[in-house]
Amino acid sequence: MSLATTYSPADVEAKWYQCWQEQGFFKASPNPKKTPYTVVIPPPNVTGVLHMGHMLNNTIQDVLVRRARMRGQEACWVPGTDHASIATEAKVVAQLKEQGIEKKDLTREQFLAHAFAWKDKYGGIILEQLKQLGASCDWDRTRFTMEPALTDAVLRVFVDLYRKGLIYRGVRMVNWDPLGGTAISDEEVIPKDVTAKMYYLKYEIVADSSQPLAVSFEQEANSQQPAAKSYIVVATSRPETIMADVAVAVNPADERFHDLAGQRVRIPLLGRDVPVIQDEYVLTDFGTGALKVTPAHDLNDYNLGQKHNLPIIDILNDNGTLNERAELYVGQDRFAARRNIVKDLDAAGLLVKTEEYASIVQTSERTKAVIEPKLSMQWFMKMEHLAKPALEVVENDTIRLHPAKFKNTYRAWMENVRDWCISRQLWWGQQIPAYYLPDGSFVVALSAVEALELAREQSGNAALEMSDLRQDEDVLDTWFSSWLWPISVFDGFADPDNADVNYFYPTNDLVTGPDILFFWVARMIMAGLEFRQEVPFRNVYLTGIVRDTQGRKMSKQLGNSPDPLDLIAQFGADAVRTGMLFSAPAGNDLLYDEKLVAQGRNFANKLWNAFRLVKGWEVDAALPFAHDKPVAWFGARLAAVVADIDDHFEKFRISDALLAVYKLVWDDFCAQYLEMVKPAYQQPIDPETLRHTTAYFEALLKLLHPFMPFITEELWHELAARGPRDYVTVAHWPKPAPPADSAALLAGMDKALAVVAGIRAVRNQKNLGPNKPLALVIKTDEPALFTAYEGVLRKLGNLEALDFAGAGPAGAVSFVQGSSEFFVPLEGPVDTAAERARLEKELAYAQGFRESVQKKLGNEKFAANAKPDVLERERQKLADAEAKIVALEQALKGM
RNA sequence: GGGAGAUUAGCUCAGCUGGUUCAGAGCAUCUGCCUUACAAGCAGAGGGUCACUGGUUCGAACCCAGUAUCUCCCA
Repeated sequence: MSLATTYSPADVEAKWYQCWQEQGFFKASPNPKKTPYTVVIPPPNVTGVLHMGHMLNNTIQDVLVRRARMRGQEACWVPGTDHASIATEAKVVAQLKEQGIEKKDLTREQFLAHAFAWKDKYGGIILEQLKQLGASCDWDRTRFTMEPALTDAVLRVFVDLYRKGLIYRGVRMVNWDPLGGTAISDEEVIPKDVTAKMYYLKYEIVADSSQPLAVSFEQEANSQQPAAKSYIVVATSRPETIMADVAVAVNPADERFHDLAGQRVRIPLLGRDVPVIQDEYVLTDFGTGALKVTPAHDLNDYNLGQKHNLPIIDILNDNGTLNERAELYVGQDRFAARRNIVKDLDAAGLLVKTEEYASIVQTSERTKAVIEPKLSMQWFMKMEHLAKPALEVVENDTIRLHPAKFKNTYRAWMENVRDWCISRQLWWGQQIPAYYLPDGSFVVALSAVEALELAREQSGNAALEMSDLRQDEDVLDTWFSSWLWPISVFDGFADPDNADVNYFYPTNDLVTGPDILFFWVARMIMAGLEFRQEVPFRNVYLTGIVRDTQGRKMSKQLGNSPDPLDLIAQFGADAVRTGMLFSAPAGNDLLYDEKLVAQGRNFANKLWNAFRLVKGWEVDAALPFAHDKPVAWFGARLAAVVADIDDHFEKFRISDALLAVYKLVWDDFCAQYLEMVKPAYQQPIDPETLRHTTAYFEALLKLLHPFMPFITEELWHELAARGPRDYVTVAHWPKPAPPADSAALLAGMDKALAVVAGIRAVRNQKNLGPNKPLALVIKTDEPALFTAYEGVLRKLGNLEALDFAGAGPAGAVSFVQGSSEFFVPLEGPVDTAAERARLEKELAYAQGFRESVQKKLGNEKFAANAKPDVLERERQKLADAEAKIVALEQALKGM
């Protein structure tokens, strides 16, 4: 035989992927004779490259899609990318900078030209990488969130929601990303634990001639000092914002500050003074109990300021530097300004002390910059109206989350949902279709032409010209595109009644990470209900995060993430796919270990070698069917395991489904079945056995195909001559009917295999190699149990003789299975004492077991309360134990 | 600070409504084998007071309460 002993994936993968595409197997179109099965890909960033998270996520999708296809559904997996406005814009800006071009020197059109050029160059990479993984997407349907049709959908939705009163413009405290130069939504903010410094600053009390002060404001640090104080100590973590202070607040219940009400204090280093206000919001046990109020730069302070009618002083520029309103440190970055002001405060004797404390800073998910709370005019979307039905469909299981624990997380967010800030101060994205009139009012319209019409109407000024209108500078959040994805990829906005969207929507399953449950999943549900009155999908499979063996996230900085394409090159895509899935229950983080991929490769190799064995058999047409029992048994096993696998899939237990096929192939098929039927060296096989074996092999290839598409396709074609469209990719998922006597077959073979294991244990104990034929003598009341499997026993046990007798022969090692005794006669002396000790130990164990069962059965309350089937099982246990005890006792007696 | 979830073999996890073999799998470990499909393999073996403390029950890994530790979400 010329086939290599190891499987070589590199030789076959590209070939089959090309064949599948040429055959058009991945293409889907509405087909009334089939049920649709639709998955939309979570669109990766257009400029992204494949990482381990994508590998896991897309492997799972492909497994689901391939199985659905084999089950006769019209399987449609829609690929695509999103424009990732902030990340992509940042990349393009950085790239331009390298070329010496500053964004601010470009017009919007020029910048977009650069950005699209970048997208055209790098945009397709990740999708090409998915092909190497084997992803069976319908590539003709590839979409991009910023392509014209999807942009049109976004604008339509914006206009529609605006007209419904769900989108509004307003000044709010937003999360400002100074590096990205844009507002970001709450969900894009990542809190990080840090050790921060708390600075204790002296605010001088402005002398009020009528009321001399007599209270100690700083008891601890200066307790030995005279009571009269001229300053108050305020603790802050952001000393650079004191220039934006508009008040100092204390709790009215705090007796330390009673006399301060109505006083004014002077901001350190600045000449300006501010009032002391009282509010229950202030914590008495945090810092000094006195809080500086900076409405422009802190959300809580903003609310406090609104309540007390305080002014707002914004001292920061959009890029995080201080502006002229700060008066000091103008032009310096906020962190530089902090360092400098601390120095200056200290020099001026205004810094009492600094303390370290555990704090949290908010950072940008995209740029990692520390977020600056900032007041600005933004566009918002009202969420309450949309959230209610979206929560309902998850609560009532119209949409199921897998694992279900995420229902709690989902509920918590939906019940406390806040309005969505949808505007971004960027260029890469859909420009907001709002047009400002010269008088500052605005109109919202799909096109400039329509906007002009509206503007003339609204203003009553028919002379308005296009040039009088100015479109809003901002673009929409990328998620404002992505939330429409399941509808927009089927052009469901421009043409809501088209055949594709009617057939493929709602989609079936969505596979994504829990980190975007709110960003994306929740909003897609809202969009589906709002725009099609139908949920976008039925199941949401939430994957875990891929981590290294130490539980750390994969990251570029740590360098602990393997390059997926290197892995595929080294082990093969099938191995990588199975490696990812071996240890990936839904919702659990996956501790990635290359050993898992190696296990996948080993499995592929095992399959390959099983194939080599079967392929090498010569047939002798004259031979009678010699292996009815193994053939019938494996048929029963196959039916049982396929039922298990289907059940696992129903419950989205993908790892369990894989493990079930893995064991069926490796243990049942290779280790047992093939060993039972394989002819002796250079002997031919009978045609009937070969026919069954080949059919089983095909069934296994089908079951494996969703997990290992490449090797199964290769072997499918190697195993038999195939017609032009006969591929395992489009073969029918097995639905084997269990044989009528399935239970008896499975139980009978279990017994026989237990005897084989007994014989092998004897071989191991006595150091007898597998090549040495042995004899077996059985003492049993039910010889038929074993004669039916005599062939199996002889083959797997390598027996030269198998006899029944009433007593064991002398000089034999024995073991007990059920109520039967087995003797293996050995040459040479047998260590009787050791044999006796072993049997006695087994006997003591069986007796103890019998006793516990007897006790249970003897308990009146048990007999009264236990269900009949439980009672029956216990009686059976007792009977089995007693039979075993009798057999063991006789074995001992016979020694 | 509030909420959710977890804690089972060295590692990663199953264990469905409490009751079949006194807790299972994969990997890892140990022992013996290069037995003509496969050493990326074969045969066999060892390994767990199911986090802890109480409670309910004839019976608890499973139900209840508390404790500890960890993870996630929200502030």
